[in-house]
Amino acid sequence: MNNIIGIFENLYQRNITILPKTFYLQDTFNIAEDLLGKLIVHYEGHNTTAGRIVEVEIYIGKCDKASHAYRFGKTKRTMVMFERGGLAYVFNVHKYNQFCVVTGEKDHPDAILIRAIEPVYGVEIMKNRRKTENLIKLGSGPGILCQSLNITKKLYGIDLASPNSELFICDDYFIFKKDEIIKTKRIGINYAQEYIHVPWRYYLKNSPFVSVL
DNA sequence: CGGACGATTCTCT
DNA sequence: GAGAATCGTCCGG
Repeated sequence: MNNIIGIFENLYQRNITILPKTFYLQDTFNIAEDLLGKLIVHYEGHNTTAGRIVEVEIYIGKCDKASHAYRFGKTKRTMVMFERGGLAYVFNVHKYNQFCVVTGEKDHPDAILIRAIEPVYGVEIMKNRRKTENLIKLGSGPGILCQSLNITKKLYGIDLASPNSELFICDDYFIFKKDEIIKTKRIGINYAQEYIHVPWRYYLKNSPFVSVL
């Protein structure tokens, strides 16, 4: 194997399957459930890091008053959400980066925010980046996980389904039961009126790595 | 070009 | 659990 996926598979010593482009064109709520337990990999040679997704939030472009696509329309920042699913939306809030997976067909600007990961690979590198030994503090928050995985705006628009992308999402056959998915209201969107209380935050029950309990 | 503010985090209490 | 830090975006002049 000569591509980045193959190189990572050797490093990781476990079989993986990259999520294909078609995965990101399904219904956004289904994608959100299926992203839980999957692995985000940032390939950077000796600084490669990876984490398991344990918490996500859904943002529906057409109607959702919390969604950047709904609030601002197509701007330089939000543009990528209007492309086809499978691309990375990296943006800034306060001084921190956050990372979303774009879903749906072109001009269907849904996105799924990755809110928490469990550190899985390159943990020492993550500790150095975050300047802490505490594993919980390597993944429990959308800005925090971007620091750990070194996700910056250089990765804006990158194709998460390409076997040669330095940022991709894959399946490593992590097993959990559907009834371990908890659905609650989203965090930090108190301006979103009737969408404040919709249960569009999904996380894995009993995971110590989620951002807020 | 300036003002307002946020898909947050950290550091106290 | 409250308050400050702090800066990129967006929008109105």
